[in-house]
Amino acid sequence: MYSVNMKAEHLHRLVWMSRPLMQAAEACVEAGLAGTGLTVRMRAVLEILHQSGEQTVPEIAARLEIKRQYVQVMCNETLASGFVEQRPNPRHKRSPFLALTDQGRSLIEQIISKELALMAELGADLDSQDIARALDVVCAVTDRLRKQGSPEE
Amino acid sequence: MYSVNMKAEHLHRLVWMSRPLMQAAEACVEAGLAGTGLTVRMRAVLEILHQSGEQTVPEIAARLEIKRQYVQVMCNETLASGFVEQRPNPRHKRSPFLALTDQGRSLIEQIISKELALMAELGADLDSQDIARALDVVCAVTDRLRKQGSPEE
DNA sequence: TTCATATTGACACTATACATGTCAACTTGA
DNA sequence: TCAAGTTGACATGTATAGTGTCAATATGAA
Repeated sequence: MYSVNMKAEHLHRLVWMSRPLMQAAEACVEAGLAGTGLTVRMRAVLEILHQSGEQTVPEIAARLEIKRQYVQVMCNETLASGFVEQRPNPRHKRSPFLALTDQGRSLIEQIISKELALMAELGADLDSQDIARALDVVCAVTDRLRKQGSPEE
Repeated sequence: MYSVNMKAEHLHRLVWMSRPLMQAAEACVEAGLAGTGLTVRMRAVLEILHQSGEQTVPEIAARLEIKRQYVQVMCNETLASGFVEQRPNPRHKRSPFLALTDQGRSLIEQIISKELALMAELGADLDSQDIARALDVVCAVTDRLRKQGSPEE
């Protein structure tokens, strides 16, 4: 019963670390973006297109779990940057695919590898297993909190 | 060289989970606050006063790492709720201490214990050690990202 | 004791990151 | 072919926080 309380307390603190972690991470990402002409949200679009290939705006919105209308704005900005271009979508003529240009692909790859290098540096003295399990724990907790927050059955 | 990349990748994903985790957590906290008349930010004020005792607004701002002017607004709201009251501050006459009222103390204790119960439930099948280490990893990474983001030397 | 400097509370304004609502144009599928 | 759905565009709303400024006051060093 002692360790049960400790466990819940640790979990509670872990959950509440999400905000400071996010803020620190965003500040770093932003710093890393300096000079590229990208904003954090444009980076998010590039990353999704890099991970999952060409997609329509509504598909990107679904993946990011934010509203279509806002993603539309993000994507329009990104299109204007020249790192992304439209391609015909045979399944829907009004909703073209967005795809990375060569420039965009090279940029996002460079950004991500820079970020990974930073991660390698920051995590140098951390245990690989611990990190892998931390990821599992965080994913599990996030999932369950989501179900808790909006029970859809 | 293989595991080094895996490690960085896991860390990268862990860091990027911070936003979904935070959003899920906030939704849950908000749901748990329903009926209390508290908002998430009022809860934050109560929690700090509960953890660290009576403090002035600028002290709370320093602890939350958000701007004094915004914390002032949060605290004014919280004061209006009756869960917090002003007490004379011998060190500074214009800046009274804020302290929990009995009602406020009982409310925040009730809220936190409810949250801890939820954590215990969500973490039931997670390993205690893993959670403790996940917390350590997240704290370490947050610290280092902060130093990275704003190198002050 | 006095006075320059700092702190505090209050208020106004701005910015960001979304949500919401609406609409017309178009597409799809029955 | 036509009703129903999808998409892009735009306008507006809201929550969270940052910034700037000011007057009142407090503090601490001379």
